[in-house]
Amino acid sequence: MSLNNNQQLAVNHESGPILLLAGAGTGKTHTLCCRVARLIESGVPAEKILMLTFTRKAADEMKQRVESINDQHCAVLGGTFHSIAFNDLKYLGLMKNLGGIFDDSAQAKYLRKELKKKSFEKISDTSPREFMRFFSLCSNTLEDERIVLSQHFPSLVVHADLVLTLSKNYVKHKEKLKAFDYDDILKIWLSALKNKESLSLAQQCQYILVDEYQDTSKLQIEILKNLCRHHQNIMAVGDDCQSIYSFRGALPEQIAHFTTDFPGSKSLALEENYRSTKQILDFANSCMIDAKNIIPKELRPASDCEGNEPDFFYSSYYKKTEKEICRDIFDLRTKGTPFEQQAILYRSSMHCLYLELELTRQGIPYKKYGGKKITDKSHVKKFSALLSYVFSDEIHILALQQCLELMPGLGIKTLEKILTQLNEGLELKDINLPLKSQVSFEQLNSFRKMSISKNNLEDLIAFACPLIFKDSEDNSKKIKDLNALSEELRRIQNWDDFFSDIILNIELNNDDDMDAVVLSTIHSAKGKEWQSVHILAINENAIPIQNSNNLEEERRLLYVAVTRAKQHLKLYVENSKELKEVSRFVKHLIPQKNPTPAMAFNHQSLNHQSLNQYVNTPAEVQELVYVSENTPETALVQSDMDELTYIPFYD
DNA sequence: CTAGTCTTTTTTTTT
DNA sequence: AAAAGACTAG
Repeated sequence: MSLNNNQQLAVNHESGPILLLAGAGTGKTHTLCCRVARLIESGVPAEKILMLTFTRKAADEMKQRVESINDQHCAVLGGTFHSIAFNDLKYLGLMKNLGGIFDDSAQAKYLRKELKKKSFEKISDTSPREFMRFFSLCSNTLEDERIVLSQHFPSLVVHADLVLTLSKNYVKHKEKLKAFDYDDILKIWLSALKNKESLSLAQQCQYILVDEYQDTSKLQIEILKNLCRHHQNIMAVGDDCQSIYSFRGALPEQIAHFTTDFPGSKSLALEENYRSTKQILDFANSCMIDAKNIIPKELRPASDCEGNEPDFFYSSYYKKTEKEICRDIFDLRTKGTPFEQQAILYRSSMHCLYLELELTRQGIPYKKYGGKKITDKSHVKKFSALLSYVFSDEIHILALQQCLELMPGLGIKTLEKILTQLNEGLELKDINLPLKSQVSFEQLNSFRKMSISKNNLEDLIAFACPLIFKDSEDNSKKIKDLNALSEELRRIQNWDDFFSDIILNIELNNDDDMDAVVLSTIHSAKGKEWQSVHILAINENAIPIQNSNNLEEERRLLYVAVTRAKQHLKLYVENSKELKEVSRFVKHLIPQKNPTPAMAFNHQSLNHQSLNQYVNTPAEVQELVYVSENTPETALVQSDMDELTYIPFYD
């Protein structure tokens, strides 16, 4: 692939800070990778180049592309801020005696418990997640807690003192356990970088490249400043129109501050789009017509790249979208677009729930990105805790806690007693466990210091299953997760590395070579592209999401989704009880068509005529989901040519 | 006090 | 749909 003028200038850039303003599909990753290649060619050792990005997927892709351009295995350092931070901190010896990582669910659990205390009564109506957002914003914006509170949580200002006490307690609690949350990893790294003694990476790296700069928070920018303070060789690439992480303290305006954050910086803009057809770009541009807080810009096609107008589909009844998508996917494939070149994007993971069922039913393979990860599932967490206790050299207190919780005969009360004893400094072996749990615990202990082998892991799973799954449901799917996890550990053969992978969100089930449709949240789709893109739920209360207090960001989210498509773009408007209105962002852009009032008919009036009102092509229709307003009961209605059958619906 | 059963709540997005 | 919470038998 050849480079255009500005791309070439960016690639040839020698030293000093430079900002690359690159719209969607303008070849920014390609430019980054070419610059790395050129630096290596000119004699810069690969390990002196650091590529930072925001999401794990983007990091993987970047590394892969750099390797393919440089043709050899190259040792360029690359990864997410968190993974680089964690590894550097490990190298600096600052992650010794780690009690564990306080992830989302651990935070929520702690806060829920804390909020039940009498002293926090007045703020106990606010959900733990709200406080988690607050803590994270404080860390990422490096602002004073009171300022963040008044700016982002005005309703809590009345109880500011309580909120700050809660925050202090949380910090103390983490300190006691020697546990860190994700933000702590970055905060600790920042202070390590500021501390002149420990400069491992800052000293090693001569060139720093940051992708998706619009998503970096104040905290991360401070880290960057410290990383490159000896040489100022930083190249940042970003697009304010694609800033979609304000909940983590990233603002679209931030990209404009690059020049002041890094004095003497140059800046370049990439404007030609090499990805999408003219029609898709026109559509993307018109989505952004009313956008605020961004540098005005227009995407223009690099060459005459014509295609079809973006297609709209209005669901006329529940579950019709799912059928339509499956049909489209098969259709596109017969016309030459493989599954893996087709993506289905959505605002929140919940929007693809029924679609997953339908894809499975119709035998369409799919890969899912974003949303809940395998390591977030509770049974996987429990099993990881057991793995940690068995295979880690150090005992992580959080993991030990979870293991004890699993022991039969150990309930809340006894557990609490044991935990206070542990906190007082008592050794585990000096604490009396109830007889019932002793047997299981000794069994667990017998696994310790064993080698990581297939047999041992299988035995451990057999031991763990009855502890993790108490009910007699079918747990085969969940057991598969456990197998996948232990398979990964066996592959890595080292608990520490495996642990890093877990906390930094590994992908399991690496069937990458399979030709499968991609299901992804819009957030996780950033930086990617597909021949064909389907976007679900172009509705009010979906995009923009319900009660959104940042409509501009919701608009940018749609923009990100739309600009993923190369050739074919189809948008699906839902028509259900929750989602009726067309999204405000496209209302003025779409061919006006009367939305059909779905689910308005009732049981009594159910006949062919009434159905025909709601169905575009009756002959095609095999199934309908029928919701009566009088009888709030969901049912499956089968429509053969002459007969309607009413079947209770259990989905 | 634990461990089952039944009921209520909960979902934006990521590391 | 899945996880947390309330309730109760033993």
